[in-house]
Amino acid sequence: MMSADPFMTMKKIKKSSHNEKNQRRFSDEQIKSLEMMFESETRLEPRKKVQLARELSLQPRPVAIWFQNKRARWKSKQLETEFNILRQNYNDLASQFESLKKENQGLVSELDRLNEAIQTKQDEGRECCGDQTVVALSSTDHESEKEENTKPEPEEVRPEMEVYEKGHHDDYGYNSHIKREYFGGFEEEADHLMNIVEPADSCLTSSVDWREVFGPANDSSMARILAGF
Amino acid sequence: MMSADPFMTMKKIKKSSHNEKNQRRFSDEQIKSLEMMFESETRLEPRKKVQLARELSLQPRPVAIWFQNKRARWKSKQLETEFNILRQNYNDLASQFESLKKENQGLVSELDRLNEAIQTKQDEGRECCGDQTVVALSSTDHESEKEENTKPEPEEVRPEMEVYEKGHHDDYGYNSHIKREYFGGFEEEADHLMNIVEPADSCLTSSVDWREVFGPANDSSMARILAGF
DNA sequence: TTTTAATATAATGAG
DNA sequence: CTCATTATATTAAT
Repeated sequence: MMSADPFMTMKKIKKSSHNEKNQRRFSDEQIKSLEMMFESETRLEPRKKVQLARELSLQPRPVAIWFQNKRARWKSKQLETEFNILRQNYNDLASQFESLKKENQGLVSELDRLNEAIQTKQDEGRECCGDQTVVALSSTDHESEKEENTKPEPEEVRPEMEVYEKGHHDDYGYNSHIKREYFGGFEEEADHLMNIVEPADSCLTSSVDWREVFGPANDSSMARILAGF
Repeated sequence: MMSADPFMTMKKIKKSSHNEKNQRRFSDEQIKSLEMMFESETRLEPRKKVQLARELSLQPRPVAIWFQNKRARWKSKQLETEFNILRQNYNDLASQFESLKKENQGLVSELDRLNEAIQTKQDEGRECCGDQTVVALSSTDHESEKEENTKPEPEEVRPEMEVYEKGHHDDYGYNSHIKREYFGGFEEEADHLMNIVEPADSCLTSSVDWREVFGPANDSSMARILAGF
């Protein structure tokens, strides 16, 4: 990743004092030991700190600083990881939501069909058998029999004939929400995401237009995350 | 945020060379101007860079570096923002998913009821009107009449009597997924999230146990994010 | 009062 | 330029 002594090989050595006092980069072996130690313990006891420093021919101070910075770095990485996991979960859920919605539509169709058929049968039944009620699906039928299935939804179970017509489903805003999914799209999805928080105005109070930084088709981490990579 | 000259007020001034050569902190006014400029343009043209540097009595180089670092900082902040937005979207979607699932159950109940009623009517009908088919809900009826509603789901629309029974719904794994939602919970949610990526083993290859760093109930940014703050 | 963790920031070098 | 890294300074907490 980096050479052990890159300073002397550079052409412009502005301040040699840096090389004498400040070792700007740790050697590969030093990094390796530090990483190993970090894996076992993200925070060093003063005990092990001085010991590790001696082993690596470093002052305890740079070792401590390295651990501090390492923790900060690791935290940022975790955030990215969490984001990706969450995005994956969102996509999975959105996919299942779509399936469920389609299944729901199928159920509605089936219900319409049955209601229609029953209506027809009722008409036929009058011709055949007089005014005998063909099927008992009035509202009283619901409340008396199977209330335990749908008790928390008073507006969901409306036992009249037209309860589950198609127009009913968007009352919850399903369709509008499913549009903002994070399916492995690219810049468009990021757009949707940001438009939620920035309602199309150019308020830049510490909230600068992100497109200027992440410009489309660059490899910034944020763009990669949103794009699904 | 910081005083313009904090160095001389400190008791321990180890290296006065810092104060002479290295101006370790920009003054408040310099920061203010830089922030203002950053809000209008996240990247400086070389033209404006030298101009701004002259106004602030700085070399162009530190100004350029400040913008670079500022962009990096802003990007990290954006990641946090994106994460929160995504988490909110996930919760919204999960909530709607729950509603839709309940609605689905209501539809299933309704269908069961209708089917039952129709079955009863069929039996009654035989006594009343002989072997005349009461309602036409055979599979042939579906394909011939209303196929446009449910064409992409061959397994969804199964016109037999037992298609939409309760056992059918978990075939898609809805219930298992809805458990991992990010409703404004606390450490528990973070646990769920992490358990997806770390399948309970203690593999630490650059993936140290995050709890050692973020520990439960501390205020690290990741913990805050996951907790919904 | 001293030390340290966390954080923000300045600066450097590699790609 | 971006990105990762080293280092310093400040603040809060012990």
